[in-house]
Amino acid sequence: MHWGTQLSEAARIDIHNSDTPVLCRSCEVRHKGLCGALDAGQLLAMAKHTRMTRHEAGKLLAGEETPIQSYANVMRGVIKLTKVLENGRQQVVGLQFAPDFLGRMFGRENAVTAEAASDVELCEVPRAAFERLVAEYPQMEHRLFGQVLRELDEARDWMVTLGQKTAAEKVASLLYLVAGHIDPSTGTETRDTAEFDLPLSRIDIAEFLGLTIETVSRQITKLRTDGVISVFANRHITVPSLKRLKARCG
Amino acid sequence: MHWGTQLSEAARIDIHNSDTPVLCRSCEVRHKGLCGALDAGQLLAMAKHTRMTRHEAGKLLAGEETPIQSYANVMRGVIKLTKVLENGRQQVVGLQFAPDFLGRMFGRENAVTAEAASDVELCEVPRAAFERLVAEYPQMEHRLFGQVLRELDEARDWMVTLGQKTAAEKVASLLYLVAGHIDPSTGTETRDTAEFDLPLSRIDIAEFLGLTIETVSRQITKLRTDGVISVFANRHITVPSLKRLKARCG
DNA sequence: CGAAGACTTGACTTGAGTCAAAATTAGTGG
DNA sequence: CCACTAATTTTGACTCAAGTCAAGTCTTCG
Repeated sequence: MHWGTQLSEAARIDIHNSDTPVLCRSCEVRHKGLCGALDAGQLLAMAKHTRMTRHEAGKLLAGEETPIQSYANVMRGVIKLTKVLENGRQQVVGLQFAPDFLGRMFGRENAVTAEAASDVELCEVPRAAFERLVAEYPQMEHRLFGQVLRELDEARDWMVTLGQKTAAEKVASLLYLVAGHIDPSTGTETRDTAEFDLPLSRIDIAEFLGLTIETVSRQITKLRTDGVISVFANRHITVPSLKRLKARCG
Repeated sequence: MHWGTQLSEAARIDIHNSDTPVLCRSCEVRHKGLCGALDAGQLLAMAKHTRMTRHEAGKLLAGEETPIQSYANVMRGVIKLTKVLENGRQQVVGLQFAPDFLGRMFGRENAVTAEAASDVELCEVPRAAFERLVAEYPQMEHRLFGQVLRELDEARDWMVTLGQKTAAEKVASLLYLVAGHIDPSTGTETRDTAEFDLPLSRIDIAEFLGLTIETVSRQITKLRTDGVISVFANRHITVPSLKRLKARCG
């Protein structure tokens, strides 16, 4: 599906001001995230409103108490999206890695809480400004649509994991997921080894997998004693063979 | 840019416009589904390519073997979206009721299998024609975006159910979900009672909830003996108090 | 009616949860 | 840099919810 080729006003401005915004020039995710859909003019319009922010692990970014004030591109780190049940039980319903886009369009009541799982760096855009930009540039909505479709696929994949897999398979699946998104060498196809710091505590993992921390710990120990992974200082993981890890995913 | 559930300006005008395609004039879901976003001209362009089809329960509508040839509006009945794990374990990842729209835009490899859970009636549009229409009318993409966003919310709600709830709560949650979508009197807020035929077999329910059919059966029996529901001929369910059923959802 | 399939029920097993330490790791101030 | 504390993670013993296996019933439909 293509998007029209007609010259927008922004594109015309772009002819006179072909410079990529300074802020964006050094942006590592510029070509992969939402911004990859924009031409220089649109990028400029967007960059007028963006600001880089840093948040440390555990910082609440959006919740029922803190309605979304802005949208953001994840530049570095991992964001954890959670939902809570009345009695306090909590479920992680999504993880967002760079260069994912953070923020529910057309704000619904339907609340997910967004929290920094690790230290994160965001490229934030105020809500109103962003919605104006989306209304103006159909490519942006198209790109957002694409990301939401991807999130839906991921949510459904995770439903299979939650519904059908054993504790051992769940833990392996999570490690495989994280390995695929965190490892500097992008793509699990290219390399068969991985090494990374888990951005999630055992509690986070348990809440993502619908398990208890004790069960998660036991399964990690099992993967370790079986030689599928090595663990240093609880958080640092080495995977000698991603293929072997994948085989544990059920 | 907001979206409401209320009729769009275009749709309201359309009611008085005799150009509304004949096929659509009697359509019960026209104002609620995707078509509600279209004006008479767009509806006409769309109607040129649509055809109503009927499928009986169990019919495979799209799968890995049968790539999607068309998109469709669900007019009547329930569609079941499933994913399979290599070893045959299966998970229902979504249910679609009228007037949901069926079909994954921008076809991905990522396969979900769509199957008629009950006898269904669809308003189908060939893939190519539909994609041309979407490219031409941004409102359609916008509306589709809205539906996918809703599906994402539902998927995440279901992740909470799969990950955190007990078998008893899961079964109650499913019955509550179906009651809300099937009952002719739309909306669970208006009435407190419900009566409907379950469009899902015990196997379907088990696969949706990540349980076995035996466990599902035991929990239904429990709800029955506790007076929360009545069951006739396995499939016909009466709920004297939706409030009481909801209280069982955890 | 009779057979096939769908659903329920019962007895038993097991995977994951619970409760309770112990061990490791991270954080703090001297 | 090191002790000391607090937090996180691991380990162990025991329990229980849900799964498994095996009959039974009910329902549907030819």
